[in-house]
Amino acid sequence: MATIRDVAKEAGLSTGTISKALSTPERVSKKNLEKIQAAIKKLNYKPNMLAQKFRAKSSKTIVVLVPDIANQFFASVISGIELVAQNKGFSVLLGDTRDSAVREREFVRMVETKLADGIINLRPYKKQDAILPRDDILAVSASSCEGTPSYSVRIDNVGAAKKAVGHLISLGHKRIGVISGLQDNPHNIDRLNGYKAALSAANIDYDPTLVIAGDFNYWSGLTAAEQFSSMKQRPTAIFSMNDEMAIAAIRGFKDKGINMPQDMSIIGFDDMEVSRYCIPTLSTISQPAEKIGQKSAELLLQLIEGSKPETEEYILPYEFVIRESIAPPRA
Amino acid sequence: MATIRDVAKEAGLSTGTISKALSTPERVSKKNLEKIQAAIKKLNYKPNMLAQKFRAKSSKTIVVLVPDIANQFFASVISGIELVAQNKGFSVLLGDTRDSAVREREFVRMVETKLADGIINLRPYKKQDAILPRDDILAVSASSCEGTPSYSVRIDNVGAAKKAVGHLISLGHKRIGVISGLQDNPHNIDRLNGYKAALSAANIDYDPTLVIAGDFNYWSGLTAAEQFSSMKQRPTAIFSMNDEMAIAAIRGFKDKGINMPQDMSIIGFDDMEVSRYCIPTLSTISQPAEKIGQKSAELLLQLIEGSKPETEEYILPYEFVIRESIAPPRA
DNA sequence: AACAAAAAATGAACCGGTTCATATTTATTT
DNA sequence: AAATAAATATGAACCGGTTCATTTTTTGTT
Repeated sequence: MATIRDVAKEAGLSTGTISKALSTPERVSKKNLEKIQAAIKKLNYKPNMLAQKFRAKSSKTIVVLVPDIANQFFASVISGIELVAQNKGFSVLLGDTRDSAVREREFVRMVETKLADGIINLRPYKKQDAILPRDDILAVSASSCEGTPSYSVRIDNVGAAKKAVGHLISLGHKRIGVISGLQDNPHNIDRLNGYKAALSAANIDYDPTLVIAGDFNYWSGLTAAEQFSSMKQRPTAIFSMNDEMAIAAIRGFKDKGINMPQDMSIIGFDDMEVSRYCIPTLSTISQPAEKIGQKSAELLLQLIEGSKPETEEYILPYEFVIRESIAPPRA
Repeated sequence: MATIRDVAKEAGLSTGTISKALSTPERVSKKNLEKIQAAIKKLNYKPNMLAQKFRAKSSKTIVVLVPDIANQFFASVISGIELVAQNKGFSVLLGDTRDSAVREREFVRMVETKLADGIINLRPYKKQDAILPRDDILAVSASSCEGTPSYSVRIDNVGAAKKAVGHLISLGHKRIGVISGLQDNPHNIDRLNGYKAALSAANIDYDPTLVIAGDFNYWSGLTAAEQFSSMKQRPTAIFSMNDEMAIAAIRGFKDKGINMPQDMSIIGFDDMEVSRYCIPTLSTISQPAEKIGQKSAELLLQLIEGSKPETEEYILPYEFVIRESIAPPRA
């Protein structure tokens, strides 16, 4: 494999000139530039980026910690991150942590050992087992929750949930069920707080039996729907903490002969692509996933460049999308 | 940031000894080992892996090219790859190519410039725009199709399709519809060949009007179901080239009041998780996704280590999973 | 205690880029 | 044509590890 010294010899010039020709060609004489290009071509020279990065003491790489890559929402966030990173000449290393702290630590190690310059964490922050933030590691938390103690980018989960549930209340619903995510998931907590806030604003008492815990996956939404169906006094509307469970619930209610939206209104969260196609089409909270990714990347790159962003917390606008799945309750 | 020389000075030893203490501690005297560990701790020394990799002239990294990371099947394959790579001390760089040749080329460039040692390509090979294989780049094709001209790991797509369709025929079906993937997708072609083979084995003529082209996404399965429903002589069974479209089709047929499996049998491909939960549960071809990933990684690492695997093509066993979605046609 | 053999430690050289103080060439001015 | 200024080119030193031929220390043997 040809090195820069081989090119220098071939072109009859010094290594310094070759280096400059590659980084700032306008500062090399035309005549020599041609010689250099010819030599590069002849030797099929490709600069060794390991050497470059080593010298520069910067890997120009950021790690994105993802709890689960097979997830539409995360994929969109990542897409936004990559867009910005690419523009600034950074590579993106996807760390599929599969919710394992061990794997997470391994990726953090990459920053410690210079293999990466910083981290974007898509896993919501939990106090108990947080490996980040650490003051020796540049990191940004994307799609985080209230009270995340580091640079973070997110939507107002509490407000979004409150808005969605508030809308159901304004339609006349009084008994509103919740399909929540995993017990200790922080998003869950924020969204549940929003739900409670909407109830109390309307002077409706909070009834914990109307909250059924799921796990953000399809199957749990189906079970939840069955449980709601068999209640003696079943709710007239459901707020599901993600679209996947909401869509499963639609299926579950249909199987029980419950008509939507006449007998049951449903609202999801995330605005997955399918939500536009299911029957009835699903009302939901749309998160600006790609924007969240972009903003996170911008923040992290700013940190890497050494400047201090003005704000620690960036809260992006969400959108409440009303589709066919909601209606006033039957009189 | 402390370097190995700082540690050497602190411990009163030479850099060579420190280096050895880190790689082969059993070859360093106990007394010095303790001194070294103390020094490392005191200085909070972390070896610079960029320097290590540069010296070793190997990044110990493999790139996995994925057309779309938000896809269950790919996620499982990747999971298998990571398992093997981790064991051998390799990192995995996920290249989400989003089906763009430009982005693909960029990742290939990482191998050219030593940022990665090899590539696993999850994108099925097409002659027209293939960037791989290239004889200067170590690469393995995972989940490939017949005739992929490089090291490859896959199932027998033709055989699997033939088996599934053959089973439908053995149940008595004669008019069997197909929901295919994108026109020029190579998996598509293999699976369609299997379909044709099953027909001809039973002396049933191939009727191209029974093949409706989808794009592997939910929406296209729904449309296909509508088209099949409105045929004057509609098929009694459907072979869908992935589960996502099959599940959409189930939904589509239900909306048209067609009962499954009595009036319509459906078989999918991939065995997604949801396929166990939809109603009726979906019969499908189960691919050993994780195993495909493992085998691909083993192959690539073998290539990187410099040895030549015996076989170029590894064909792994699939499984035909029979669930509720199929039955004999009505008499 | 003397010597040989084995084990451990040394430190300069190396990997392939980039940098920068210095030298050389080219262009401009008088 | 000479003097000065500007533009280019040079090449040794450097980044932080690892390697290995050589030296030093320890261990074992007689």
